[in-house]
Amino acid sequence: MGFKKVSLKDISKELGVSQSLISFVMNGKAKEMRVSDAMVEKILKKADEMGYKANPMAQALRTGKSNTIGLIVADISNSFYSKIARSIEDEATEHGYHVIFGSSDENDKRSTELINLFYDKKIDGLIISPAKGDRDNLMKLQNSGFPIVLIDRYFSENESNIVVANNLSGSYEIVKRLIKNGNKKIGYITHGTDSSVVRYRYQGYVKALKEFELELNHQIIRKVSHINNEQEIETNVKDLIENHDIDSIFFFNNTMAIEGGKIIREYNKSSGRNLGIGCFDSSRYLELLGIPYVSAVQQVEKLGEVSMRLLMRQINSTSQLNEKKVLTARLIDKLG
Amino acid sequence: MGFKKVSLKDISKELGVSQSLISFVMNGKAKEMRVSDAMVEKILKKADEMGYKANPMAQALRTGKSNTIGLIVADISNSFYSKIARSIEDEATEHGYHVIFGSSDENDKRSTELINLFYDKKIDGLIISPAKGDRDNLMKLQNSGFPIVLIDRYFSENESNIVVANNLSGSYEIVKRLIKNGNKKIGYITHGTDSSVVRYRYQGYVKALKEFELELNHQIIRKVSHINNEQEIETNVKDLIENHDIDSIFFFNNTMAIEGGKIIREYNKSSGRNLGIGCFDSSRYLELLGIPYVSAVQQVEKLGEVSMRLLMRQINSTSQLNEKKVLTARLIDKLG
DNA sequence: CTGAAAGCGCTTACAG
DNA sequence: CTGAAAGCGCTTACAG
Repeated sequence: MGFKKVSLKDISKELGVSQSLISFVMNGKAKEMRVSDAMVEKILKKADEMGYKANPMAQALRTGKSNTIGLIVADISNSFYSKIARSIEDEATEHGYHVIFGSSDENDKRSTELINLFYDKKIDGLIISPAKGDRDNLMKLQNSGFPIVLIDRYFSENESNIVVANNLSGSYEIVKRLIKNGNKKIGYITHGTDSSVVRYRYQGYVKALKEFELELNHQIIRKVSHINNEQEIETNVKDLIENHDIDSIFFFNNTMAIEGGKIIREYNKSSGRNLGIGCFDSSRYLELLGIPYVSAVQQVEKLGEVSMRLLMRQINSTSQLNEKKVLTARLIDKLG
Repeated sequence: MGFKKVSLKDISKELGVSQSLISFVMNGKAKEMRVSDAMVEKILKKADEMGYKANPMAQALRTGKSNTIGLIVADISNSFYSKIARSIEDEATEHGYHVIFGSSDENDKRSTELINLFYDKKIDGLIISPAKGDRDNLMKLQNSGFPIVLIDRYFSENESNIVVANNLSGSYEIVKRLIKNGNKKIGYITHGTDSSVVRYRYQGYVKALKEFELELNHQIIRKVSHINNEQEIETNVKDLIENHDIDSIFFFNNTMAIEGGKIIREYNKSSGRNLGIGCFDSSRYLELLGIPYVSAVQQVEKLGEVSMRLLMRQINSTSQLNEKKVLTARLIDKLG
């Protein structure tokens, strides 16, 4: 650890050569600048001896590159996002980048604030799972040439650099399995807020019903809050079972499925029936419920990896890329 | 968003006053420097008009403060750590700080690397859940005056600035409940690696047994890896049940408890018995198992909050603090 | 009350 | 091949 803070100037004095020379050598530009091998040797040795470490703040100020990227998600403590964070971290490390993170809680104001804060802090790029109100801000930034990658969701087909799951076909596959398994009246419990994810998963549900000529019944489609929704889910699931005679439920995601699944487990026990469920994403705890289920598991690690790689390409590109990567969710069928 | 990058010099030119004056005003030192109210007014107005944002890289270079702290944990995708990360983030935001994070995977080499990387990047302080080999490195850094807070575990009573759970008394309470509930042969499944956490939880187990004059039987204490340990846990739990006639098991943590609990649930079903378990930490999924349990839940959010506050105090202090904060885990008794 | 100047530690044209 | 110098955008003694 260099507590002494050796600078280029220190080495320069020690060696009696100019700072520029040392800088070139330390940055691997010796060849390019045709520095003599002997000099390179001498400089590297001395630098190592003195424990020289370039000051990143000075480099950043001079070059305008901080080697730091920002990650903004709804909530880093949510395991979906923390897994993404981990894979982004791993990929960032590969490229010599660091990651600062922020949680927006899906709150427009906070999200905007974070974007601006991170931007002003001179991050080299941003990976973000945007809140609804971020659209204009993000597009303005992108148009100004700032590297951004949207993950998990986006606003319309107009945005650039998107990495998402196959929400439509994934949920289509889930519902199709439920149907093939003999279910004819499949409820849907989804989020009340609008987003590309919400929209596409709904479309997948509709598509499957249509294909098998089942009725699209809005009475058995329920919208709940995206946070602290345990009570809502319980109420809705009970209502669907007791008053609407559904034979299966498709849940928007795994946490909702686990919450609703608890109710269904109790119902199955007391009724002797064996209702199953479907949901997007899975969890090792879903199987703890012991009820039949089918889920489409996102490749979360890949989502992080792919988005970080795309961001790196955007950072190193002079032109605005326009990529959309759709990652296929893997189907797990435990309907039995 | 200021895409144009206005600098102090720009405002200075525009207004015909010196940069220093503007700097003072922007940093709220107007009063201290006795700048005239009219001037303050004029400068603030112009700065706002031009969309001035101080360049953090320049500030950092000049002042040596980056307003960024580092967070190093075993794995940010582990929900225990991601919850801590979130509460640290929230507290950091309060103080105008950003957080960069890194996952060490409990790997000494990686952890050292991360510490050095973050240190060299000029973070203002570090919150770390250390790996075994970090001891010397961390103490050296602390002695050199670098602000560090250890969370979750530490090495000996010699380290400074520690925030941990009451591991000993927490696990003592858990085992005591198990005993009071009528259990006399309580197995223990713990981690194979040594750390303060492992040590203290074991001591709590021993203390409770002693107090109630139960035998400390090393045959029913099992050590497993701290990662990918599903198979080991399964094997050990089965062995404890089948060959050692235990009537309860105390698990080192919640994830291990859930894994082992699955086996116990099956056993309970087939045997008609109703074995219960104990464990440190809980999870909303533990109850999904439907077996009796008692757990001591750490105040994870508080852990992050307290550690960040302590770090802030250390950053703003000229002398080395030496605080140890022990957070009490809350007991949840579902033994029935 | 206000201005001119140094300096944080780099990188990179510009000269030679 | 190598050196001297400018400049990134700040903050902060130092003068007046």
